[in-house]
Amino acid sequence: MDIVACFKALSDDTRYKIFLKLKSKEFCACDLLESFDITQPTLSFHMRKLMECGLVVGKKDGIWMRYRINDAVVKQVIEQLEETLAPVECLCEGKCAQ
Amino acid sequence: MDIVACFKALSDDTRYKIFLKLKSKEFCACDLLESFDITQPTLSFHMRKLMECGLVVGKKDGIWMRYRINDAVVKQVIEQLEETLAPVECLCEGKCAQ
DNA sequence: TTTATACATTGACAAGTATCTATATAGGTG
DNA sequence: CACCTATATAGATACTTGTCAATGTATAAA
Repeated sequence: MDIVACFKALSDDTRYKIFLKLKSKEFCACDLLESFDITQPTLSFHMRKLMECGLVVGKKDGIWMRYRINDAVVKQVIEQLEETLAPVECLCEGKCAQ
Repeated sequence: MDIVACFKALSDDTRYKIFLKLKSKEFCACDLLESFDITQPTLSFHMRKLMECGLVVGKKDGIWMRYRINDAVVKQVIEQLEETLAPVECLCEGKCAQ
């Protein structure tokens, strides 16, 4: 997983909005195209960026492409971000493994 | 918090490495400069990007600038990413509020 | 097989970005 | 004060990116 590629994919307004729209739902390209004020080639360009880094997966279904968020990759990004946080002080008073 | 600006800040290799180096430790610009093969103005440019979005804060200390990760903003980014995940099926067998 | 629809690719171009050198600023020291 | 050190800013430039119009490809329908 190339985390910088993931950040790059999410670092464009339009692309992040597309990503948000895919939140817990599948959409085909034509659905997405209606939601955003861009041309079809531009949408295609954005979907490629989102897929190349793995954050979104596309499944061909007849003439349609069904896109959805790839939870596994999102989770990996989250985990790596969590590692940058300062260690949380343990409040268990010595009962835990920490 | 402008999450797209955060992603943009982390979407450059050098900048993400700087961010990782700041993980749970404070560094001044001159320390960072020694760790990366870039000129001082370039470092200054990157630190500005990291600060503008809030992911990193810089505190002036005499002639030095001490940089550290801003956990609060990282947490906000993590939270927003978590919201894009499909809802997790509850395993508590009806005992919880879900 | 022709036609229509959904999507991808290409080529062009304006705008944005990362990098450098040169220079400015600001804080400490003698 | 003059000088040194750490950092920021300005200007220039090569590279990358987002966008579009035009075109190609693949699937379904008539």
